[in-house]
Amino acid sequence: MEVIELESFLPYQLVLLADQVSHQTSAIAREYGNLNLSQWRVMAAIADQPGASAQRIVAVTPMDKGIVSRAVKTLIDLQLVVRKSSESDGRISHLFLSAKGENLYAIISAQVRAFSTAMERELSQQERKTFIKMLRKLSESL
Amino acid sequence: MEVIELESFLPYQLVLLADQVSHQTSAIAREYGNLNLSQWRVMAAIADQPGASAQRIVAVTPMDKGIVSRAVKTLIDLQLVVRKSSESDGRISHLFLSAKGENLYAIISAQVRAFSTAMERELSQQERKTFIKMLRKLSESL
DNA sequence: AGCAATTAGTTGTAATTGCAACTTGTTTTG
DNA sequence: CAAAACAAGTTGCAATTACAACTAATTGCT
Repeated sequence: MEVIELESFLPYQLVLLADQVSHQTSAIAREYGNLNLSQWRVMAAIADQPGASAQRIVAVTPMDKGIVSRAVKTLIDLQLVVRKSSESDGRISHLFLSAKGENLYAIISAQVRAFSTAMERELSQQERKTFIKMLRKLSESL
Repeated sequence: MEVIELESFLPYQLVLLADQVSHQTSAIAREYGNLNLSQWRVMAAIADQPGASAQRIVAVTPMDKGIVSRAVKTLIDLQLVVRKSSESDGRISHLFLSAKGENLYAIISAQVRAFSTAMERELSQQERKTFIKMLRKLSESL
């Protein structure tokens, strides 16, 4: 029988590394903001694209709309995020970080960035670019 | 404020791609074997390392021992896996695929391999090697 | 304009996960 | 050798996720 060798199987190694990244990120979000990973991801997406709708977040993120909906609700309750109804489309709200949200974002994102930097230290600048490019290529083919 | 640009943030893109891979794999395992992803991962690990203990699977896999324990139990109930007690260490069992398990493994792994091949088609042979090497480098630094 | 199809977002709920406590067996060590 | 420390595996339970059903708003079509 043809057995898949996990040690050299690209999708598997990819998932292993990503799992570690998620765990680390989750631990940071929990420690510094008492947020779960979904909540942190929503904050990160809003910071990256202020005014984004929930749907927009779903589109750029590995979360479905149920998860995003609940995460947004919690973040609003925590006063980390504010929601502004769209004037042109009654279904949509635009999401923004509050001042409090920006403060927390700054703290957590600094930790995440530090972690990322430490991880990427093994790669040269050129390799980093190549790696990202490959990730994109692989993503496209799905 | 220094905002993380997700589009070019390596850990984020990595997690996005890995999430897609996991979803696809999960769908295959569900469709062809009615297995969840953990159960499939355990089967894949046993196929790769026949006779492995649960602890060994935990070590090479992104699952904790509780998840592995339950997945093994289910796989044994389904008669896809057999457990043989270690003679030298009463805490350990060695895990093997049954004939039935090997049959199912062949079916699912063929689909997984096809998926992997399709995804990796975007990369040259050289790039694939480079990519795996980079994954390893990044993993090590954690 | 009016009705069907689509889209955004919410909510219910079953499945799954993550964590820690626990049991049993093994190793260490004083 | 006995007790403590450690390791493998199981189990309980709360948190989280996945998926689908649902509501409300918008768009497209005739």
